[in-house]
Amino acid sequence: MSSPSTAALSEPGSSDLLAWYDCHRRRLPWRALPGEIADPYRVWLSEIMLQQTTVAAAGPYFLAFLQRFPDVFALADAPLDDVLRRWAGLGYYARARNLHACAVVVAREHGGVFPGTEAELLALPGIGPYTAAAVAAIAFDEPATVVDGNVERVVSRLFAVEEELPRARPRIRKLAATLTPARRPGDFAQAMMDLGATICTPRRPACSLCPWNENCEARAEGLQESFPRKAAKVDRPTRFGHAFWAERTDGAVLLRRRAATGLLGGMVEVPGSAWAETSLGGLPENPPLPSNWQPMGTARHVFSHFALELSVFRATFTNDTPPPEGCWWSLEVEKEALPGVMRKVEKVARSAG
DNA sequence: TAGGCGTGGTG
DNA sequence: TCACCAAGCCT
Repeated sequence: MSSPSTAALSEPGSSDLLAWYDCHRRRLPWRALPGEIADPYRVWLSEIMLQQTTVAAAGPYFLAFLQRFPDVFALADAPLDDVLRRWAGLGYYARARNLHACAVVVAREHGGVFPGTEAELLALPGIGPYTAAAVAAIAFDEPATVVDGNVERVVSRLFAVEEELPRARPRIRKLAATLTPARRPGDFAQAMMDLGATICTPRRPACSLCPWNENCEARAEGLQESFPRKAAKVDRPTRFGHAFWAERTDGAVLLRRRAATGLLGGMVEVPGSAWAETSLGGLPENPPLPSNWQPMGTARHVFSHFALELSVFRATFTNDTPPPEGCWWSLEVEKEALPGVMRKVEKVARSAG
């Protein structure tokens, strides 16, 4: 890792980072005031929401959840569909299902008190190595090593780790552990993430403002933007389908619930065809009810591993039309647990075209 | 263990 | 427009 030209760099010290953090820490809804230990419920809730999700996206959801579910008992006692409705639009819906399952376990088996060690936290639904370490460090001041995408970037640059992600993870974890201090481990974890989010960014890092700029091997070589090294990624295929917006004269819309697990598991959708690898024809395929379906346009959406083009069809029905098997008429579409892709279908269906 | 699993912001 | 990517977890 260290070439002769960089061997002279001194090791990065946690005190330099903590001093920077004390001046430049971000003020976030889930953070306790300086010197206070945060509420484990809030820390856990925020960490679940922040998995692969930006601070800006999670913020409003966090506040809404806290209002509707002020503690772990309120969350555990709520029906899953209430949780899914509040989560709708945030993505990765297995998080919401696991969030609810975790709340039930904590409420019923731990008396509503979150366990304080990494190992115990790791055993809970939806809590993996990152979240277990983050909650232990931030809410319980345990000296856990927290490694997320920010930390991977910071550490890979500090030590110029040539190995590619994801294979480099074990090495990065060991290096991160050598940096983690016994004192203020929670602040240190949040400082690492703040540094990665505001200074040591993926592109155009602001090295001149970094408290570790004299300790960074990548910067010493002028190669900071080329870390972390990453394996080439595969391209994303496109799938095609038909979606059917059936509306009664009183405004009710025909909906159904997806299977409990898998893509958009447990969420609500309008009826549609299966999603195929090749483009479907222009004629409506597998409509839920017979009608003169009108083409309204295309809803395009990108999931994590494929893109989707849904041809949207619309038809109206009388108020006495019985719903097909597995479907229901909803008069409150806005309150249903519709994922983002279905909101796009709705927009196309309600457009003038 | 590598792939499944959402969505929105950014340069 | 498009590629990248954001406080990952589960199987």
